Amino acid sequence: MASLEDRISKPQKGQTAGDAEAFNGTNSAQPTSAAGETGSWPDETSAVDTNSGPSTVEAKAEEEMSSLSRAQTDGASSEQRGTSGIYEPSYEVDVQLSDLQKDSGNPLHSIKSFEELGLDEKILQGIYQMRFTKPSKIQEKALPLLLINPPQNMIGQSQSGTGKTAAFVLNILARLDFSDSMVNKPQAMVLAPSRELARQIMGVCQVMGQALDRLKVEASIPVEKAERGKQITGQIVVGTPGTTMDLIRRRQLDATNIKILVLDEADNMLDQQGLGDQCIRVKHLLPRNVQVVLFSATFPDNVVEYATKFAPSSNTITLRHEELTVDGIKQLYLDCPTETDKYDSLIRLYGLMTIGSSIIFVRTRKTALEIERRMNEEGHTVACLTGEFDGSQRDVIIDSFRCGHSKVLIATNVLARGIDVQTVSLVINYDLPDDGRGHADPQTYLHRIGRTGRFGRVGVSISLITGPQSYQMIKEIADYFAVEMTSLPHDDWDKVETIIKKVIKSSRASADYNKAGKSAEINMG
DNA sequence: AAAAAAC
Repeated sequence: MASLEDRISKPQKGQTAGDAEAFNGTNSAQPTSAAGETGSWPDETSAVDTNSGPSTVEAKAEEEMSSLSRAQTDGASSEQRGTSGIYEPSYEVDVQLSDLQKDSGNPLHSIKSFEELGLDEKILQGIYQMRFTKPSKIQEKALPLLLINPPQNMIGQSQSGTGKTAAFVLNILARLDFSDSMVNKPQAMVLAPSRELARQIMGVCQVMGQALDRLKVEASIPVEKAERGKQITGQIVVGTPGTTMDLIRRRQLDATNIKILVLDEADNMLDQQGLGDQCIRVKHLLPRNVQVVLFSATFPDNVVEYATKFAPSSNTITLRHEELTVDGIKQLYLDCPTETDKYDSLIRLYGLMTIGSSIIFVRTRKTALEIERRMNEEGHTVACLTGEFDGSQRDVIIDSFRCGHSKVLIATNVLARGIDVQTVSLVINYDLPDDGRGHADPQTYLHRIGRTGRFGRVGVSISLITGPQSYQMIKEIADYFAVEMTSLPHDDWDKVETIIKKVIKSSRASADYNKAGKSAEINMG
């Protein structure tokens, strides 16, 4: 925890405005590889071999590459870089007002600057501290609706890395009461699906609220026995549902003054077996008129109705699912003949590339441990994070990964959502996320690959598949998001190198005009 | 299957 406080107190320069979801100040830029920047990649024209009788795999790859390039070009013309520094594709959000809001006669307006919101000067300072200059699209639409009085519920959807966290944190900060009688009372509650995400959100609250000298942000996540029993007095409580519920029941957390409840990754919170029940129970322990705010990048059809019940009469901001994928993340897959070839391919991929940081997602804790052991035995330094470790271990592992001390992390879905480590330039799906019934889980896939390519940085995701079922799954995902997937051959590593190189090169165009531009970190080893 | 639980 000491290192957590330490980092929060020393935000560093050079953050993009989009760092809203960042655990700020943790991610010092890694040294940019000279090789990468000076074009160590072989020249595109010579690298792409088109006249040596391409195999069907090659032909397919070529075909996919060219459509990928087209998409890239088309995208570039419509993309815009606002002064916010957030790299946002042009997309349309659909804003649906509650009847409540429509009846109020307030015209829907979207703000063009944070200054228009009439926020306290100290909160504006927090915004500047985050290096925001201009609101992102979700912030521009959501903030005026969040800040309306009397408060109204909201269901908000936006792509990963577009500043959802900052939006709900601003609303919280704007509504806190620091008067003597209220200063020690919890007033806002944020719930997240993992310990790691809760800690990250805490960090954002601290950075954005650092000019508010009476602000206290507290965690409600499992702590060691010796630490238990303490009364919660922070105005903002950020935690996971189980512990939060316990704290309320034990009267260590006085919920009677809570006026805002935020569920981050709300679809996951409400959908998941067990989690959903906990969230409902927590909500029932809060005052009736609490402002309920649900945010996520995904709201699959089956949870929309549920979400609407949880946050009745909400103003909603939604996206079509074709608009959910981030152009900056290049999506590749590698078809392996057998399950055991997946491991060999993984090692080959790491032999091929040196990377900033990367996350390898697997299906089970057991696989995570196995791959960690094997890779470490073979001299690759990797770490592993799953829910089976205790809290303090998990804190050490994630903090080490955040600061770049460890660069390769093997994880289960515990880290699929929300985690923002900006140096992550590669995500590997060692196993594709599934729905437990043999089908793909497109939402989890999207959240996983969203751990890279944040804020316009270069990001690559590679999914390892084997057999017809996983081929079907990758197809389901591609169809769901209407996105191109580039196939990599399993038996021609020169070709793999060529394709990855070309993909990164096409990404670099967008990276070049990203102000931060520090993440073109994928180079051939 | 994983996650979330100081029960």
